[in-house]
Amino acid sequence: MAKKRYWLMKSEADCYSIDDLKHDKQTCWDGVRNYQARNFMRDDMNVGDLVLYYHSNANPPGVAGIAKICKTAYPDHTALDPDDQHYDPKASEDNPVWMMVDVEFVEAFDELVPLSKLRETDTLDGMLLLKRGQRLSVMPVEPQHFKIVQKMGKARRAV
DNA sequence: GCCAACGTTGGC
DNA sequence: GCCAACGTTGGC
Repeated sequence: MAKKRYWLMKSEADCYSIDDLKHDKQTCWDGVRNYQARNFMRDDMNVGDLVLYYHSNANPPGVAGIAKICKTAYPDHTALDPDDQHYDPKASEDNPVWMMVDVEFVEAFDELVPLSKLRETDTLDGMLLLKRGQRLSVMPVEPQHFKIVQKMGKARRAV
């Protein structure tokens, strides 16, 4: 039994939001084209791991809800499709290069927990997301940080 | 729309 | 293997 891990995954809100995931119930997380992000998905993600669902390029940006990994990494076929936005000529059937996981909907916060709020929260000091200049779209989250953000989402829900 | 930060590419 | 140029991310 693998140890349970916690993650944060970014999605552009107007591209695929938590509400889209809620509607679809689950989705394949395709289009990741960063090696570090891919390695997290490929090497460290397990079924049942929980995910902070982050809306990037949103107004305001922030954590919109919770998702769960429901399938471990497998080749991202969109890299093989020349017509796809995420096509990568380096990828082939033999060497897919890029991987994706499947995630399923868990909950949508009634109100987004904005990035600005996370920055104001002392107990989240050191959270990878808050590091200046970081651009990773998939990153690990400390269990205690995950719980704090989850609680912030629930607190807002209660109001 | 701007721009800082970062990753990748490619010439040498 | 260095590093400048370029493209992308993502907050503001």
